[in-house]
Amino acid sequence: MNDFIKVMKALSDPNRVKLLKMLQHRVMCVCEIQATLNIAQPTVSKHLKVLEDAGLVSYRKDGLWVNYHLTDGSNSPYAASILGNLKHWLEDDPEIVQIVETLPNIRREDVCKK
Amino acid sequence: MNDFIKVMKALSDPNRVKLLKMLQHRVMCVCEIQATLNIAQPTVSKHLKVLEDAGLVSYRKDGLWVNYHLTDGSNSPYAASILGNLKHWLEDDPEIVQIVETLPNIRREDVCKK
DNA sequence: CCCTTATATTACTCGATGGTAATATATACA
DNA sequence: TGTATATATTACCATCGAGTAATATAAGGG
Repeated sequence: MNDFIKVMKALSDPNRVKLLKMLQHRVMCVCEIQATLNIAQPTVSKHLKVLEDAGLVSYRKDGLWVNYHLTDGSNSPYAASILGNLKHWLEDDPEIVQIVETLPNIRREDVCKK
Repeated sequence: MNDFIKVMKALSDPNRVKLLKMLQHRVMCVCEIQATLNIAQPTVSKHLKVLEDAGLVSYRKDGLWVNYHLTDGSNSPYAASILGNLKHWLEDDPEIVQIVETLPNIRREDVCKK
């Protein structure tokens, strides 16, 4: 039950859903996500932790950068099912469409470096 | 996006998930649900409203009683998908198993009438 | 070693949410 | 019309969760 609730709670926030839809297209580091969602960096880190605890995302360190990606869902059947459905869901949502359009312009060389 | 979030939020509470699993087995009135979940009657009504807003349950009035049932999900593709998955999910969860076992003993003639 | 940069953690605020008791509404029946 | 019962609504409290600024940690380059 707890694993199920974790996944549903993770999907109950619009910014986290947007984040998952973004990661469908490519691996992203924290500051790229921050630039896309227009929220503070600690907020992004917290969202990523929630998604990771739910088994929806994972990461790989690369020097200073931490690259986040979707999991294959092998840790949780709920996560696996939702990630599969999410590929089709919300594809026509205006906010998602707009975010996906801006994704090619978000590059870490530009948006990072404070 | 908003419809999606509503469904996920509705599924983020253990009592609401239990309620859906109960309704998989049969139609129930409010006081039967209250007796099964051991929470106050207004709390049950609030949970039912959240589930109804998400397109997951509906009801039919029958005299004093209001009988709640699962929808066919035709209002929301997210609700439809989740209700389909929920039939298989959590079937072995200890809390769910215990609730399902007690369901035959919960009859409105016994548990209602204050 | 120091400096810089990317990310995580901490401490905090504010609005949302689950819970309740009290009350209102709706319906059946005498 | 008056009473009883099932449910919904309201008002309120306590906790949770999303947001932030400030600070700590990690890692690369001089």
